[in-house]
Amino acid sequence: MTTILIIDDDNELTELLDEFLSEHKFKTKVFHNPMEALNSLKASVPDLILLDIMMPEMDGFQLLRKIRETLDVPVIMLTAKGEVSDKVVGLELGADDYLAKPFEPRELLARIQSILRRVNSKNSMVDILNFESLDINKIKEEVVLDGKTVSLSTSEFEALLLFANNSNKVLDREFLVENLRGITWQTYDRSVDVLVSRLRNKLGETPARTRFIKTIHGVGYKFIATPYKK
Amino acid sequence: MTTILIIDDDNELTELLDEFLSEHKFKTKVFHNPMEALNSLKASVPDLILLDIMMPEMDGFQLLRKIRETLDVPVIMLTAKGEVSDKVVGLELGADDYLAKPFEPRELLARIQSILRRVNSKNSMVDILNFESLDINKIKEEVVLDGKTVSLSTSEFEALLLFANNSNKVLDREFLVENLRGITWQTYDRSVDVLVSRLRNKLGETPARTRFIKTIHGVGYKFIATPYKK
DNA sequence: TTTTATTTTCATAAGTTATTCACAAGTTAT
DNA sequence: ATAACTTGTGAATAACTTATGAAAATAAAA
Repeated sequence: MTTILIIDDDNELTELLDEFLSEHKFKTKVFHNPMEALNSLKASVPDLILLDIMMPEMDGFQLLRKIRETLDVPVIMLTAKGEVSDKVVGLELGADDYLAKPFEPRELLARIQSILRRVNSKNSMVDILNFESLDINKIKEEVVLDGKTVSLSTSEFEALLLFANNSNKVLDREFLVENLRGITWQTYDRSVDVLVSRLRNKLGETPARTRFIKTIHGVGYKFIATPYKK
Repeated sequence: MTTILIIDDDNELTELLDEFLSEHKFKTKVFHNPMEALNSLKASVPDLILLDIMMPEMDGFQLLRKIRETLDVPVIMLTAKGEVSDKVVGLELGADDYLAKPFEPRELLARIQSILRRVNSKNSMVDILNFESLDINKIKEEVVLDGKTVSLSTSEFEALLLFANNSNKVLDREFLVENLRGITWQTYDRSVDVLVSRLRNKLGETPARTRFIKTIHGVGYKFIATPYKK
């Protein structure tokens, strides 16, 4: 079971978070005190940390720095509204994401899942995904198609990775938006379409002649590729 | 047919919602009064509830709590802008989603569908239906007939799924129309016939030689297939 | 058999959804 | 500071899906 550590001095909020996350099949551990939280990390490491920025004793940044000295756990920073500069600082210090209070539960959930997915795929034993004529090297962030290196942008690479890790499954637009952008979409969003279009282009395919990414009309896309064996 | 319960005291809004959702093939039930809504739940349970937070008599949170005491229906909370300001509102009681007014109808639709998808996939343990020479894979949205992949449109796929889930039962036109289109039956409606025709065609059968979908003259259709066991 | 009712199919139009393009805004590198 | 690169947006276009009405085919009834 996935464990989430919540560090926030706001009792009311932690209670809600606890309840909400438990409902969504996470195991939670709550600390209102930074030092205690830090200590608990020595005993056991959670899968993810929700960390408030504003706390007595030690602020979230300091705590994050301390955590990062020894551990590489994904951290989502929580902060009161308005302070955009916090975001920059937080991300610089190695927070994996950032969420302004008040936030929508749906959004929190989406980001948690998105991060966990990323981490899991990163940590999976396999560094290189091989398909028929396509090699994806996660470490080198390199993609080789038919023997030739393809240069992808970061988001294109992430999209391809997401597809490759979910090959032969239909991924709907909502899933894609949430996992690639970590946000809930507002209006009808074409950014995913464009991303796919560009990715397809670089992989040398057209919607008509599609080798890897198939359109599922009305739903989303599906990555089709037969794993390659040497 | 998917039923959505709307609980909101704002007459104008419920009217719009009613109209919009009906257009999109949902059956709606509107209540302006929390108590009445609560009572109606004893008689029949909808597939999803749209619940306003601000209402006279009993606010949405209380109502949600009451609902959750006995039922596990997905709930989307509606709220006027600003009501939430410093609270992490939806977290409070396990609403499945949360939408701030004013919202785009399109977004509401997306979220409704997203939730329903989630619930449905949870409820149907089986992801793959196997028949003699026909495999239906819900995750891959793929149909394989005699070893060859058949490409179906979304509604064709849904129709096939409906048939497969009700195999060897006679499904009359009214049932089909309601479940596939969610519209009320019109005598001169041939859309189901056309849909079946196309589906048959893609499954490689003719009315004369039917392998799966048999016509029951004067009534409807029947899907005949023996579940396959490995 | 003839008549009537019902189903099937087709072409087409209308409606949706997907793709691409050019451009602008934002980033990063030089 | 400038250039090169990314990425989101809106608009135009393309592709796909689906409803409709009419005609053809089939089944049932007389």
